[in-house]
Amino acid sequence: MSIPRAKQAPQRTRDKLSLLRSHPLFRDLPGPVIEHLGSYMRTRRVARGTTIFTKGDPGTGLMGVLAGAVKVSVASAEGKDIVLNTFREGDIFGEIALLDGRPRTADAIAMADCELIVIERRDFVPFLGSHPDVMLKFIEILCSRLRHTSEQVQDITFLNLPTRLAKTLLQLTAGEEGARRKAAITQREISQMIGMSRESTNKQLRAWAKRGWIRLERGGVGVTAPDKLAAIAAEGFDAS
Amino acid sequence: MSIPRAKQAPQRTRDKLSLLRSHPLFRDLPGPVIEHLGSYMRTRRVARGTTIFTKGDPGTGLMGVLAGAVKVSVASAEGKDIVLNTFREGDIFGEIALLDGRPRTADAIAMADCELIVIERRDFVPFLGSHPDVMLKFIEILCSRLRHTSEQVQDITFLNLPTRLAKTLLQLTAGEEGARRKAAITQREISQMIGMSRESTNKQLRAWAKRGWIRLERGGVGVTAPDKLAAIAAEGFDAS
DNA sequence: TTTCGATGGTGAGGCAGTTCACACAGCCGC
DNA sequence: GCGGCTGTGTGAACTGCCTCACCATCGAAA
Repeated sequence: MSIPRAKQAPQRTRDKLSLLRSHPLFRDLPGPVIEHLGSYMRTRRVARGTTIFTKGDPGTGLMGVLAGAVKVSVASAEGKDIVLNTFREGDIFGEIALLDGRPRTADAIAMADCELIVIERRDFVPFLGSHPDVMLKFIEILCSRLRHTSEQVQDITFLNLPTRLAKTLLQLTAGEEGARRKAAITQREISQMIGMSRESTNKQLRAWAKRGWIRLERGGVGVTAPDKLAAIAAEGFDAS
Repeated sequence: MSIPRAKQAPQRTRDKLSLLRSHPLFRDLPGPVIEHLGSYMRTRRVARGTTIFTKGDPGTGLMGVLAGAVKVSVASAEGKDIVLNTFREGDIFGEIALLDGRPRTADAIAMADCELIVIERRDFVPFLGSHPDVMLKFIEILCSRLRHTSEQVQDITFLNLPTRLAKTLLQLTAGEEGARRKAAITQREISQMIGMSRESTNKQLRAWAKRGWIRLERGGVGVTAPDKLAAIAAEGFDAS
């Protein structure tokens, strides 16, 4: 009854060029330009748990997720971790170091077996210089990242554990309906996303599982009563 | 013995065009372009405590600080506030809503009497479209904002009150030396910058004042032993 | 098959920081 | 010079969450 996890390489549901053509960053570009860009890209397969880049690395390039999921996190001196962002199929990450050329400020780790695309900074920056329209798209991405991170600051300072947890579970399972509403993620990773201890997170999850609002499996959570969780996320407390 | 606070309008230490000419965003532009931009700018004087814009407002434009200081903060449902960023003379703020055209996500409030410049979005966006070099500068600004906000997330989740407070005091008074190392700010505002209660913040400040590391005045703090605070900020605990 | 690391589950105890309830000082407007 | 507001100071009580110390189970590797 555990969430299945691909052992072999993930299915390549889309190829390099199709990611480019469908991504908002590039989809308005003329075909030849996309093919030119594609010639600069490499693909990279990584297994779950692999570190893709590390805090302090020179930011060598832009990454895209063809398949799988990636978390960007930082570790404290005492070994605690906090997840700053997560990315899934079709997303792009690592833009910050790409754009400003400074070292990476966080680690990127594969949450599942992944297939990634990589464009090197030395290839991409000249391209960017001659494509102001793509610069504008990057500006939009950066703005949305900033709004997301600010919201994280607010959540951490204003909301308590149940509220943050409910919100995160809903986000993780958004897009799915009914019984299919589940996420493949460990409880430790959930706790790092909400910035709480694993133990506290587990206790809250169990409490909800007992009420039948969620289902717990090894390596996964299924949301069965999204309305209940939404109420907690909105009210700011557990009105049970 | 309190920190002086200008009652009359602040001295205009620099004018509109000099801000443009000295700001990294614009200083590489040719003179005529700067003057053209200047013709679109308005100036606005606001008294300490004035709300410059509010969360939810349509983001009408870009703001610059000619004199004074501005905080950008958000309030929770329960009336708590958290400061996301502060800006002083020579800084630019409000870029996010300017660039993506979406509503403001936070409030901006004058921490002192201020003189601001304002460029309307409708004037600025067309300018931006024809100046890719300025777009690149904005990208750099956005990246540094993102690095700053991520650091705030880390500070809130990893550091305790004394550490965050020491760090913030040093930042607030950076650039000054010796007896001049002081900041005009209320303790409530400090507590909102570090995301702790006013009372807890006050108690820690008093403890340091008793040891002679800082001086407390009405509406201000002076740092007399920056090395001690730096040690706490680095070690993560109060090794006294 | 055995072993071992990763994941999940659980309770007792502790503590950092909050909340609340004040008191008191300066400063401002009138 | 008189209220009232803002800023500061302080202790007592409370509490949400963490830490620690376990144990159980699963899956994969040896």
